[in-house]
Amino acid sequence: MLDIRWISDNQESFKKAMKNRGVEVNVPELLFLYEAKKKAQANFDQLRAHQNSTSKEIAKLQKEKKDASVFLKEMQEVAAKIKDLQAKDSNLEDQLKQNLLVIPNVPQDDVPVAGDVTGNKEIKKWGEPPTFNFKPRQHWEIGEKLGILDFERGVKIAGARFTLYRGIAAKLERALINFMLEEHTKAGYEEVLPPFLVNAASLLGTGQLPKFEADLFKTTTNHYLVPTAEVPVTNIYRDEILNREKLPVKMCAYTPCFRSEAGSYGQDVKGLIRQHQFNKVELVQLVTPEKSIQALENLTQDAENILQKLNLSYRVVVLCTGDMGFGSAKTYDIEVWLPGQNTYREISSCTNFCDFQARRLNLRYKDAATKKNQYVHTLNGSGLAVGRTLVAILENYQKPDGSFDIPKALNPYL
RNA sequence: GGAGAGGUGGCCGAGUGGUCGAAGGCGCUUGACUCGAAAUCAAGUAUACCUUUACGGGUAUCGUGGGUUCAACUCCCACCCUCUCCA
Repeated sequence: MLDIRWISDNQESFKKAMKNRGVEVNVPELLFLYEAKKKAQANFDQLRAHQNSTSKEIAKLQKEKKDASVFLKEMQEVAAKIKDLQAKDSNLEDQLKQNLLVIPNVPQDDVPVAGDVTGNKEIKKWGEPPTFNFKPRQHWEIGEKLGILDFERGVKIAGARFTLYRGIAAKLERALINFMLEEHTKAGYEEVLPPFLVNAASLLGTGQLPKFEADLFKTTTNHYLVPTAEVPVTNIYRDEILNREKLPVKMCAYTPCFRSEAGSYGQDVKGLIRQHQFNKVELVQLVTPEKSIQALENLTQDAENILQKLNLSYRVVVLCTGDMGFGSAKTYDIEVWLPGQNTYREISSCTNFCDFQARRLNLRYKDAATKKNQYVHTLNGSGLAVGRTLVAILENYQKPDGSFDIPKALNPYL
């Protein structure tokens, strides 16, 4: 959520940011709401002040056994009026908040301005894509042939976009999770294991709600299945004020992720790339504002480290204004090379949200110097999407006979 | 699922209709004392919004949302959460 005062004071920057994102915002209406809200609150405050002081007067008179009926009568009317004013004020406040909650974050200045994916910029390449003296297969061919990815029975059990892992695939998935968590713990992240169901407040805090409810699975108890560990982990300190010494907070978590994938019909229908349920290890950082730019570089590096240890080649792209996520101020996607598909595919998305989520989360820290409470900056990134890592291993480490090698780094975990 | 108890400031804990943003204690900050520290003494110590050049002023916040009342931490209703006992 953006600060309405910032919007009001920086209207041109705001309009430009929204235009760059390709988002329509009715700025005059927004500002009108803000002014109306301020005015309504001022009216309410003023009358309430009158009521408070007169009420004290009444108390005093009654204590002295004096007649207060004139005041009482007036106050009855005032009370009714106050009720109206209060309703009007809170109504406007609600409206304003509803509006603000669906406005995306302002991109950082160094984010390339463009309308769609084609505007994303590659900024780094690591490793050499492996060469094969045969036509490399897609991961599902490998997995099916070896009997370790059972797509048909996954569909039977649960439906489309669910897959049954068997044998070495199941073990490999588990080993990858452990490997990733160990690496991140070594890098200074605290390992946490959060609930896999969350409430609406948590999803509002990280920005999935109210705008993207259609992407989520909801239970009959009004819980939601986590679409990413970002949600429960970033919400750990919601509504809290952290000591500055506590920052930066660095946490990593494994969770399964559940996504309805509404609107993705026809995309990646084969294989593990796009599933309703997949495993992911997530990195989350809470930092002071002046540190967040550097923190994004570090966090991305921590995610890259996993690919490097697995010797999987990849590239890093910075997402342009038209392709970045709702709450993002800047996002790096890490894309791993998939020989079977002969292309790079996203395996991690690392984002600096600045104070966008923190404002929704009401997550602040006490600045020792100024003694003021300030919003922290939040960041997160996949480290990594486990299913897609398995895909990358199958495709990059495949052999002519249809089998595949296991990366050395995983030996201690198998 | 049933019965009961409870949710108050950074923490503990008083407060059952008015002067309570909230006693008292702890913690923390500053000052005094001290060579220094401890102890002691004194003062200060929530957040947000509006307003003011500033000093300051106003409003809201005692789990959440409603209701009663001139006035609610206090009374009523619903919900959430915690604890105890039962199934």
